[in-house]
Amino acid sequence: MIRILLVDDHALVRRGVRLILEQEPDLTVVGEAGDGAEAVEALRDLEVDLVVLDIAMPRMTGLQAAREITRRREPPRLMMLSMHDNEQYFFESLRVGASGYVLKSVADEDLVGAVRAAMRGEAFVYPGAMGSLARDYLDRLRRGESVPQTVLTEREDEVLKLIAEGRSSKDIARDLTISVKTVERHRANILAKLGMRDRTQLTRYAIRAGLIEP
Amino acid sequence: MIRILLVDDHALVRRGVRLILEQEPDLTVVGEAGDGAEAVEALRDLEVDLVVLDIAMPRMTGLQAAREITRRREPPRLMMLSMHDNEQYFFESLRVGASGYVLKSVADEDLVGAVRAAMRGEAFVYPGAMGSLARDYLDRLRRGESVPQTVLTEREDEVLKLIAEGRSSKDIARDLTISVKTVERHRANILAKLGMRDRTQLTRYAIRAGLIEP
DNA sequence: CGCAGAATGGGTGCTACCACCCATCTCCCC
DNA sequence: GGGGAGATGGGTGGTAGCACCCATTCTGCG
Repeated sequence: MIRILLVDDHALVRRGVRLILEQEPDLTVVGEAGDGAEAVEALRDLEVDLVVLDIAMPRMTGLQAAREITRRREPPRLMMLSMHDNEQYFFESLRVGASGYVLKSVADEDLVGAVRAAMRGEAFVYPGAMGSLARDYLDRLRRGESVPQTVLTEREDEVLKLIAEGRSSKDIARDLTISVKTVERHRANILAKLGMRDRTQLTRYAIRAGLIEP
Repeated sequence: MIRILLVDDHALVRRGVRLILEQEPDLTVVGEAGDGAEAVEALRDLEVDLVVLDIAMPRMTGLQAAREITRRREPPRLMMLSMHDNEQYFFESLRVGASGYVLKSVADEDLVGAVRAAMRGEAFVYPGAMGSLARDYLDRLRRGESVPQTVLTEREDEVLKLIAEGRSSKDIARDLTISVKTVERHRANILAKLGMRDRTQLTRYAIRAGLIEP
């Protein structure tokens, strides 16, 4: 019997996924959570084999929750549920230790298949997604484009978050009690690392990365 | 027997909603569509009492499809399904003649209730949404803030989309074959209408509004 | 007809953003 | 002990973003 914790901010989606999963005799949903924080909370009281985690959620996002969860002693397996066929999310999911990455556009039998594959320990992407995602990945490798393992430093993440929230450099400098110049230095480094040109792109990136909410 | 057409781009969501609805003996889902165009297509061959329409979809959005559908001779009732507790969408939905507006964060019994209410002809919003949406609405009225029936014009939407994508004014001007000054004029108007200060906020807004992907 | 709103475009000026250059200090690791 | 990486800060300069001012044209509507 595979015990599952279901995490999605939309009750309707949660309910639907639950109905789909529970049509299988060997799958049981032992809990639900409406955001990342609730999920982490729920794991303290529940014995869970697999957490099905929506990526885009308010407060603590799925990716943040995933980082939290994998820090536990015997972490359950993680399966990320995503709206988007998006490389950024995909790689980020692998980075945080997810076993699977499934698009919400998959059919229900594929979801069940994905759950079983995740439990067998097969790291995988839903094939439909695999197409464009893996293609991209391989393309970049071939072009020597240095796949974005170039993660930002903690400080840079912090600054990025504030920039993406629309705060000005002066504002951020005051907040972090550093000089405007240093904020600009960080911003320049972030832009360079991510290969971007301005704040709006950083905003979108921060949203994708789960640093801020849209 | 209430015959329902289900329109959502995510098969998983579609499947879940279908399971929820079909637990009721008097509700039957007679068709599914993955986007607005498919929905319009499907309506040509099906007798349908109610269309449950997701708002954010690729190609033709739910709102566009709704406009299309209400142009028919005997249009079915419309119920909009939305991810976001967002005034913009809500008012727009009313404008296109939807009978209901339900957030995906509602519980399943509420969805069923919403379907029944829509069929009884009660124009309504799911109460939970009603709370913050109507509260906002009334608050603004009270403050004399001219409620955002001041939706953006088509041209402004177009410019907003490009700004939010990180394009520069010069770039946008070239694209639309208008002067940089006019782009800046539009930007200023958009910022004023939405009560925002800079491009990063516009980016987040555009993502919330479904104009662009993160 | 006249009026309102939308779209167009011009001018002026401040400031933030962003791209380059430079340096110092600390911490960690070989 | 030396070297690399990260955080800090400074200078200089171009340009885009944004806030004000202004006007013209066209369209739909009472």
